[in-house]
Amino acid sequence: MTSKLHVAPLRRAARPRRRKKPGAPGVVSTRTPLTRTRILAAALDLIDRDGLVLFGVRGLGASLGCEPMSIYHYFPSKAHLMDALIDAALSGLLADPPGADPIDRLRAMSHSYLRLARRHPKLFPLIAVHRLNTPTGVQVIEKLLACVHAAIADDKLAAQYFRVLSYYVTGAALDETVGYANGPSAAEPVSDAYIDAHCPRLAAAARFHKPEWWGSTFDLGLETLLD
Amino acid sequence: MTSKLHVAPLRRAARPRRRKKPGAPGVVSTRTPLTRTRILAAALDLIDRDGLVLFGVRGLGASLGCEPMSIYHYFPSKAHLMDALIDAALSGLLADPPGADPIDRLRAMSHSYLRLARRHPKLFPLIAVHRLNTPTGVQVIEKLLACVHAAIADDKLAAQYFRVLSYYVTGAALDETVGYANGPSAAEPVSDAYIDAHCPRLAAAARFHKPEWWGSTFDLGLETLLD
DNA sequence: CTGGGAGTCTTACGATGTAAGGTGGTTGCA
DNA sequence: TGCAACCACCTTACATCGTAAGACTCCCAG
Repeated sequence: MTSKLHVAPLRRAARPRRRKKPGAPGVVSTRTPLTRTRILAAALDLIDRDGLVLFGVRGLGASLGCEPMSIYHYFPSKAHLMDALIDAALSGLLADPPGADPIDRLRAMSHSYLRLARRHPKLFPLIAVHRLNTPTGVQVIEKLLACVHAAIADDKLAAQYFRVLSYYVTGAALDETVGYANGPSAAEPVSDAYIDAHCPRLAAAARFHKPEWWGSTFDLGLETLLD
Repeated sequence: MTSKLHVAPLRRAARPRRRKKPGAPGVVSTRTPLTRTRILAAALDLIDRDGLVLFGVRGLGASLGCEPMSIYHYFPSKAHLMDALIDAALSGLLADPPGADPIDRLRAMSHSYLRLARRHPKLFPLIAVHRLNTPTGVQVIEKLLACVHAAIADDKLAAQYFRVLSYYVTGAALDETVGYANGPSAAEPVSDAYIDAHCPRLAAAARFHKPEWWGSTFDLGLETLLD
């Protein structure tokens, strides 16, 4: 389409070679070797700290002490890296929930999902949008589904109530994470003054929408759904 | 930080001037003037067709028959444009729901929110992540809250049940939109073969997770929450 | 000694959002 | 009528992004 018109190769004048001295006997290589897990850990740290929008392969490389392209030896693309990141974050959900009563187990799993969201609020919107479409994710779903089935024998109703529960839990987790630890998501958020002036109901309800109420609100809906 | 080393200005050889002839008397300008609403309509079309990731100011300019930068005369940034887009999409929710019973009205509003998501599946994930943090958005919330309050006199319970309901509805809408009209969201989605082999419960439930069941599943949870 | 692969780095490309300023047509005021 | 101010739109350029292509440096097996 648009032809490239670069004429001169724009070569840097005299690139400085700062390679590690090959000899240096007795000195153990100070360079920690790159691995998938090390990359993932650094990526999660970076996202927890700076958020998704500032996260990129260049920053990740810098935090790992390597060049950006080295990451591509372990992940074919940034999207694959993100998949693996989500998968790693979800792996904490595989621990067997306590208790024998299926309802108790469902409650425990719902809470641990919410805890995951709270632990990684900057990452969670990505998890919510990707759904649980990773190897670990489907295992989590399988586990949840088994619990629901233990509570409701019917195949159809179990499948449907599983969905209902997961709608609720992801909705709640998303609502808690976006705009809270993330800061306002809109470029120009609605001001409190506007709300006070035009939305009496919302202004009155505002105090019950503060973080200290989130837990009891979540439980209120959860218990309603768990019958 | 990183200094720019471009030496030659890389100027294009001889830019072709294809300006509209200034004289051309009697000919009404064929150029449709740019407006905020025209830009928003074109943007929504583009996103509905091609999705969020392919959407950019260059493509939008092309579809409007103008240069990309002209858009910035009407919106200070792409993020502001997106805010306005979400706001416009939400404006359909302001229509007064039918019926007098507050529960009926809540049901109707929940359904119209879900319909909005289904009408713009590619845009919806953005709406979910931005929450309703736009002028129209808070009006919608105010309306919903008023309905809940009409059903539950108590301030605290109304605020909490409002949240519970909105958790559920956004969760459901998000689940329907991501990975459906959007295609799989992961770079390497889990294969059906893997699920068949390792997730018996999920494989058994799969037929109830098809689109034709979504409506009844949504209603099942909605009725549970509406008491 | 000599391949050959594994791991890392270099360079460069096309894409994006947008800052900065130019331009041409219209309008208000002298 | 003249002219300045303004509006709408365009041009150019730049920083930043993900990543393709390939070069370099090891280490180890033959």
